[in-house]
Amino acid sequence: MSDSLSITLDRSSPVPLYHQVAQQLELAIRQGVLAPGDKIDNEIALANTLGLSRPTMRQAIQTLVDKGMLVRKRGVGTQVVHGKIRRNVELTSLYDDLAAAGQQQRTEVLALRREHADETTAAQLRLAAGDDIWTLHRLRFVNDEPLALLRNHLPAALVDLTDVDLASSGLYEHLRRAGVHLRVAEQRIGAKAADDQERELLASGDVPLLTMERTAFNDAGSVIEYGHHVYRSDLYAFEITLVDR
Amino acid sequence: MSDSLSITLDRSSPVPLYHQVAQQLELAIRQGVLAPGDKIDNEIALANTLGLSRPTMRQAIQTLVDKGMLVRKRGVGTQVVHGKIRRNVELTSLYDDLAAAGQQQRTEVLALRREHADETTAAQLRLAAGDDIWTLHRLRFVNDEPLALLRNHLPAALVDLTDVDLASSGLYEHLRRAGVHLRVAEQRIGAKAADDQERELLASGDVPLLTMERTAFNDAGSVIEYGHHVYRSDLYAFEITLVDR
DNA sequence: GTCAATGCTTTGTCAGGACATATTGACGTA
DNA sequence: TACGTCAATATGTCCTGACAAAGCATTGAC
Repeated sequence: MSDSLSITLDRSSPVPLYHQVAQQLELAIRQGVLAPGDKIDNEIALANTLGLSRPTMRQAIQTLVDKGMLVRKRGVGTQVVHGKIRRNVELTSLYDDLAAAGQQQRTEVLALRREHADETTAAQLRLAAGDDIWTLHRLRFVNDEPLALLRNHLPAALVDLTDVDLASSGLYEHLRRAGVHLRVAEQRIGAKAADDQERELLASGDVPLLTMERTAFNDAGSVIEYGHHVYRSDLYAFEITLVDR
Repeated sequence: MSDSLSITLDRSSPVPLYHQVAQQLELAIRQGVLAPGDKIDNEIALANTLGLSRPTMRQAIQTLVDKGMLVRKRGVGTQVVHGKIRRNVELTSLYDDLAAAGQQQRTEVLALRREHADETTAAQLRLAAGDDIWTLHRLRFVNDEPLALLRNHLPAALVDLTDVDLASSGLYEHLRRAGVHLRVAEQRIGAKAADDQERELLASGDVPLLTMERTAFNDAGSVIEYGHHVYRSDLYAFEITLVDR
């Protein structure tokens, strides 16, 4: 179970060495070069092989341990435990999920307007009532079936959504490109019966709806986005891999 | 925004120094001694104050950064961003959730038997059909209202549930006490309408049910537990704090 | 008065070393 | 054969030291 691992380092790259190692290790695991159960060489040997110091090698391994892909045991060694780790729910984005699954999909923008926040919305965004916000309603289809109704509010001060084509790319992707970096999100997942509007839009009949409320924060602790989404439960579920540390 | 922090270290304790620091820092934040927005001293100053090296101090801070409570900015400093972080979904356990909320609750064990796994269950537990397993059905009440139906399967080889009082303590708590350590769990959260049995047990009428399927793994990558739970959506929702790294 | 250059502060990355401790297996003894 | 001891192995913790890079504020030139 030793390594036919070929890890290459680029010391002139701005990408930290430990990150280069972690990425290539993760790739090897995901591609099955290293399978669950395989032991990797000990830290010191790996560090020597790659011409790195032990702390740097440890930092690389630690990244994958945190992701739940590797397990270290003192006196024993480090082992692969899970090959496929579903994205750590890195702030679940439906669009990404669907794209990854390769399903045919499209999004219809029902409403995109800049307006003054009412009291409820302002509170959700930690703003004052009357502050400028974006209100965004979208309807998402998979294989031409309506799947989800996505309602979002964002502080207008943070990002400009004018002329943004939200039909062809996800909201989170746009935020990333605009330099808005998410750090923490509080999510609440529940279920409920559809109301009249939802039933009409989602054509869900008597299918229960899965609901997701999310408040997302940036580095500074400001609210970036508040979302209230509903999904047809016969077509969608949240899948999460949790790691206990 | 400087520190009236009083962190005490015990170098004779088996608890690592970085962990002692992290725990006391986290407590200070949770208790509001350090409020969101406050800046903490720089790493070097803190290390000197506590008589630690900078890497040790960094390691302590890093754990709180990973939890989403602190944010570091190069050239600027380290700041508190979130005071209350909902348990990182450390493998959500309903019992803990309810206990924390201080609600009056009780659990009824509907079935607890040791049996041979049928093919479906064996596959879920990554066992062979016919292997010994535990089957556990529980009904949970809050304020005397039925809230959730919990169905679990566990490999009999891993833990003995004979004479375990699952009415008065959570399953996960018992597993921890038995030395079974959880590392990774795959969860799937969805919604559905109640079937006849569920409607009868949960008296849910037409309330949609929130469903949670979970497969939990230990350090070795073996399946510890498979659970299929349903919750009354009018009484329960999953709350999760996600951290993007 | 505006803007660019510069320097200081703080975190980020990396190296190398030392000792502690858990685990395993081999060895020797009862 | 069974059990305890001990050594080898690998990770865990902690230290010192150094330089890089990003942010911010101040300074200086135009």
